[in-house]
Amino acid sequence: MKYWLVKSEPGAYSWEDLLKDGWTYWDGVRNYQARNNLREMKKGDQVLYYHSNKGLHIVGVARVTKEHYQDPTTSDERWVVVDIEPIKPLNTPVTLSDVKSDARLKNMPLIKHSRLSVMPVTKKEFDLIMRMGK
DNA sequence: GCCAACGTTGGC
DNA sequence: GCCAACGTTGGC
Repeated sequence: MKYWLVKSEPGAYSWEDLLKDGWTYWDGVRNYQARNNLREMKKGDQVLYYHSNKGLHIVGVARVTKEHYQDPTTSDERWVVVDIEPIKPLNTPVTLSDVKSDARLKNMPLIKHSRLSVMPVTKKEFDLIMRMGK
């Protein structure tokens, strides 16, 4: 199983929106690197859910329920989506400054490559964030 | 609201 | 194929 992190502006689509909907397709990715990461996602992979712009924290964990397929919001064949559903919220959201101030998380693209919206997370990073969010 | 970082576009 | 101009993202 692999681990990922996706970013969403809560004003556009928040963790609460995902809880309310029960699932969603992750659309709107228009960046090749992020798209390639979507293509790598397998059913059952776990996904950290990060609020950008407002919040600046990881608020919950989701799961991939359907692997990549054509983005239904465009006819452009270059872009894909995956389906995700919420698993559970973090009791304590892990903030960007928490991530920045922990040396074990300093290689996360969240910090090093701040504009990437879909990124891989190592098991170590994932486990640590889960512990921090307990 | 500003601006740095970065990706994309288009002229040459 | 280079690079300047431009648009977008996202933290501050």
